[in-house]
Formats: sequence, structure tokens, C-alpha cells
Amino acid sequence: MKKVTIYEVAAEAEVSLATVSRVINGSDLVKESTRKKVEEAISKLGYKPNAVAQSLALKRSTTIALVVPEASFVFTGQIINGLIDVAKIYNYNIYLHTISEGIVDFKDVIDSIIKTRVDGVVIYNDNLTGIDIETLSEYNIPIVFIGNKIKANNVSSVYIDIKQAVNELVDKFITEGYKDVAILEDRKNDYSSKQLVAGASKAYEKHGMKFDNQIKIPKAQRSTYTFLTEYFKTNKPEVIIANRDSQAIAIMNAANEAGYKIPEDMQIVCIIDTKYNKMFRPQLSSFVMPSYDLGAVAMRMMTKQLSNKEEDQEKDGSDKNIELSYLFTPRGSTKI
Amino acid sequence: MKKVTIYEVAAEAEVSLATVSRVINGSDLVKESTRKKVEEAISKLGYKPNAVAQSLALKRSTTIALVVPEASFVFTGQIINGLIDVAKIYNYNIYLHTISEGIVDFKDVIDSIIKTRVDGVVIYNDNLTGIDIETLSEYNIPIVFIGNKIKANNVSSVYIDIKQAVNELVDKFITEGYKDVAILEDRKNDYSSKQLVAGASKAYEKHGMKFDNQIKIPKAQRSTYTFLTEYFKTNKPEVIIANRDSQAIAIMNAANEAGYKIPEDMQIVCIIDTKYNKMFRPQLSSFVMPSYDLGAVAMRMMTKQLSNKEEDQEKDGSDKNIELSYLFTPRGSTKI
DNA sequence: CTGAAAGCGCTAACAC
DNA sequence: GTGTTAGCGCTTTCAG
Repeated sequence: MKKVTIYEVAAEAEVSLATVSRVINGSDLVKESTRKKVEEAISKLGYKPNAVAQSLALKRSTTIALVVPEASFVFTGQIINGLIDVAKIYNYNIYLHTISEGIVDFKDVIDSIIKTRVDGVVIYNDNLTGIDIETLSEYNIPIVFIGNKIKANNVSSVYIDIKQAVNELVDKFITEGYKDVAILEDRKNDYSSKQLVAGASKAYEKHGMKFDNQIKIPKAQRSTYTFLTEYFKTNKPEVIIANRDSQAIAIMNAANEAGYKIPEDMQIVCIIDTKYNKMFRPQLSSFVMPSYDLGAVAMRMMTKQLSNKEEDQEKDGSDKNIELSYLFTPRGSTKI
Repeated sequence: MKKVTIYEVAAEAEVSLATVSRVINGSDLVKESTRKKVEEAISKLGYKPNAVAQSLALKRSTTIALVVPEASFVFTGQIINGLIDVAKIYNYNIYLHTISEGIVDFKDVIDSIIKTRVDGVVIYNDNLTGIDIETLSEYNIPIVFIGNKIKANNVSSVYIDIKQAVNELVDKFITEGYKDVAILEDRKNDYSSKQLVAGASKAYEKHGMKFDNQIKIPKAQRSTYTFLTEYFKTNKPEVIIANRDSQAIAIMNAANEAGYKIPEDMQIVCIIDTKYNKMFRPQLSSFVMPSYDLGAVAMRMMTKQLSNKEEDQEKDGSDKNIELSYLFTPRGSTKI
């Protein structure tokens, strides 16, 4: 099937290309009869407007860039699903970029983003520093950041207040008498890790204590499980909080092997779980995190920002940062 | 930062835009001194070529569409990673499309693909019928299909011979005396499911028997686990093969509750596993599937097809279908 | 080696 | 209502 242009359609329908353009774009100042003619020509020729030419003429691409970390966590997949679902509604196309690590890499991504002239960019990344965002932000392109509250020009964000979540959780543990809470570091999710510690600290402070029990995994250590096996020989916190379920499960396995019973001897909680959690015994107490919504809301904010831009420049400032709520779900791995 | 065009660079460097274009594209017929001038102007102005305009002028977008199923399996994430990694090398950008189910949806995706004038499309989907591919194929755009051997014009494929894998496996089980092998249906991966059964059938035939033991999960049943709990009350196959590890784990849990010991009373194998498999006891015997490579090789084939197209049209036919190899890895859930 | 100019496919005033 | 025409930003002959 040869690529057919607007000219050929115009010829076939015996009208000018302007009229064809009007029909494509649903302009209402076209006589019904000619509209019909054009539509017939379009379907006869199997014409599909060239989005590239449209973008160039309109200086608008109906395209956004989505930047996610390379690691294929289920959580990320969920975000992508949510984002794409609403992107479809608004007929936006998605350029997918992944960023592994190191500033050099992100520089390249920015390069591609700018060159492709996307209308906006949505970023989900736990390890990006503020400086990187600024580099992108200089190009004056709408940005929606997922997972982290950001205050910067033309940057909005959708996030979950993990710090608050952990704060409430730890508060509850302390109140119930479990004062020896530890937090397992998540080396792949730096920002989250820090939030967990911050939340715990706040809860400890409230009770007049100081939190100082983050379990750090040495850089050289490849396996969390191996490390914990050693760790448990000399340590036995009452409660351990992990970021992802895979880590929590590593804790559970290592604890089992150390002869600790869950939740009798040791309680475990994770922040983000996956379907695999359902398969473990005991099932992990965890938070229900709206990962899909994170993506969906981000895209909604993006389209809103994009349409605002056209209409008027009123920086209303409202809805710049949306917080999504979580829900603690107690299961078999805790006593609370 | 305002968007700067090639004209401004030309003005700044006091040359014509043609020369700037030559510099950008690394043409060698530019005097060294003027090249320097232009490059300085480019970096001074922070100029980044507009890929949209380039695409239009070149009738080539250096962009491919990647179509994957909506379900966020880790396996899919891995494929995406592999594909993007090699896409980066060749400076290709990726449009990501997901397809949930139903022909209507895929029609929309095709629409977007054609409109965006991508250079090629890579598809990974287990439920797509041959007819759908043909619809796309009519547009005469290079296609690489992942996960399934395809014979069609300008369609290449990368795949793993799952049928053969299961065939060998079942053959081995039968040879070792385990003749009661069952296969759990994977409702979300239709094609794979069929391959498993085909492979098993072949092995049974070889031993002069007929395979007739696919465990079908009723449509109404939401949870495989629940179904199996019931199933095990009246059934006890010696071996069960599942497609994904999550299913195999469901089997394991249901079997445990039915009082069956793994692998003593019942052996379990899965085809595709994830990192979660490492966390279960016993660990599942499984195949090592090169998911990352599936994506990487697909993209390599794509770039090759794309460059061939330019140079010469010799349909060499070689490498149209690449088979990747697997490796059976026995672990705690089997006796072989 | 470099510049002028046509053209990629489409949109959007501006005429008629 | 519909056609004409000037771009959108870049590549690429074709001259010089």
C-alpha cells in the first residue's frame, strides 16, 4: 500500500487540499456534500494523515516522552499502563526512554527528547537528582514528575507520601510496644529509602526517641539475602520495614533460616508489593500503592497543562502537586 | 530556552543553512575552518536539530513502534529493556504501544503506527492472530515479530522454540518413568499454551501414547489457586508444567495444602521464571529464557532490515527467523 | 567547498 | 464554503 498524501485525496475528491485538511480536522465550515465526497476519497485511497507533517506545520506533536528507570519492576509497568491508557484517550503518542544511571546517560535522553519536539515529558525515577530536572526544565517544556514532590517552574508532580505512611506505621508499632524497628535500605530506590528513614525518625521523635536503625547493605554485597543471613546472627529487630516485596521476602527467608518465626519473633512490612505477595506464606503486610493511578493521573495533569498552555497562560498554580493516598493492609507478617 | 532553528545558526556562523545542514550530518565536504565556525555557533546557541522537520524532509523518522501486551509481566519489561538498549546504539526512538485485547484496539494501534510514519514496528504479543499482522503488513512496513515464528512478507521474527523445549522435557520425564504429565493452561498467553501442549503431545507420541491432560481453567474462575485447590481433591498428576512462575507457585501452594509434597509426590516445572523464583522453597525447576535478548535481537534485525532497504533490495531471505536457545535448569521442584 | 532554491505533507490565514 | 498561498525546519540537487 503506497503512502498517499493529501494532494491525491484532493484530486480524487476534486477539491483543494485545504478542504481535505478541513475535513480531517473536523472543521464545520464544509458543505455536507463535499465532506462526503472527501470522506469517500479518503477511505477509497486508505489515506492516513502524516503526523510528521502535521507536527511540523502545527509546531505541536501530540506526543509526550515518558522516562522510566531501566529496572523492570512491576511497579514501573503499572505506571506505564496507567499513563498509556489515558494517553490513548487524548490521542497522544508515547516516546519511551529508559535511564539506567549516570548523568551522561540522562544527557542523551534529554537530547532525544528535545530533538523529537515532544509536547511534554513525564518522568518517573527514584534516583534522579534535582539538578537533572533543571537541565530539562531550561528547555521550557511541561514536565510531570512521578513519585516525588517537586517545586520548580513548569514542573508538576504526582506522588505518594511514603514518609507519612511510614511515620504512621512506625508510630503504631511504637504505640503497641514494639520499639525496635529497623528499615532495610533499598539501594535501587534511593529517594524512597530516604523517605522511609525520615518517616520513621519522625515517629520516634514523637515518642521522645531517636531512630537510628537503618540496615545498610554494603556495596560489595550482591545479594540482600546473603547479607541478611549474616546480619541475623547478631541482630534481631522486632520489626523490619522494607521498600519492595522482593526484599521483604529475602528478609523472611533469612529470618526463617535464623530460626525466627514470623510474625511471632519478628514482624515484617513492605511498602510496595506485587502479585507474588499473594503467593507467600505468611503474606506480607504492605501498603496498597496506586501505581496505575500514578501513571494515569500524571498523564491527566500533562494534558491539562498542555491545553492550558494554548488557552491562556494563567499560572493558576492549583493542582501543581497531587498527592495520592495509600492504605496499610495488615496481613500475616505483622501482629498489628 | 527558545527553540533555535537552522537559520539562526546559519546567521550566527555567517554561512548558509545548507552548510549548517552539512555539518550536522557530518558531510565531509566542508572546509575545516567553516565547520569549526558552525560548530561554535551550534553550541553557543544550544541548537538541536528538529527531528520532526528532518523526518519530513528525509521521509524517514529513525523511529520504530514497539507493541507489547498491556499486562505488566516482568518478561515483557525485559524485552523492552533489550530492545531499547540496542535502539539507543543506533539512535532510534521508540514509540510504545500497548494492546489489551480485541481487534478494535489493535486497529487503533495500527492507525497510530501508520500516522506516525515509523520506519518499522516490533511486535511482542502472544494473542495476536495472523490476520492482524497481515493488516499491518499491507502497509509495507518492516515488521519484526517476537516470540512466534512468522512466515509473511517483510516480517521477520525472533523466537524461542517452546514446543521443542517442552517436548524434550516431557520426553525426559516419560523416559524416567513419570508418564502422568499435566500442563496448566495459561489463559493470558494463548500461543504459548498451545505450544506447551503441542510439545507434550509430540513427546507422548514418540512413546506411543497420546497426551490428553491439559488442565483448563474455567473462564469464570478468577484465581488459578482457588481452582487448583478444588482440582487437587480429585487429581494428582505426577508432573505439572506451567508457563509462568506465578502459576507454578499457585500450583505449589495448592498442592501443599492438599498434602502433596514437592517434588516427592508431585513435580512442578515452569517455562518462564522471574527473580521471585529465587525466593521460594523449593525453587522451581525452570527454563532460562533469554527475554532481554529477544528484545535486543529483534531490534538488531530491525536495523538490519532498515539499512538493507536503503542499500539494495536483495531479499536475501537469510536470517528472516532467528531462534534463540533456552536451557533447562533443574531445581528443587523436580526429581530430574 | 558553498549558496540558492525546490520540496517533504500539512495547516492556517487570506482571498474570492 | 472553498481555493490560494505562505510557511513549519530541514535535506538535497544543482550551480557556481
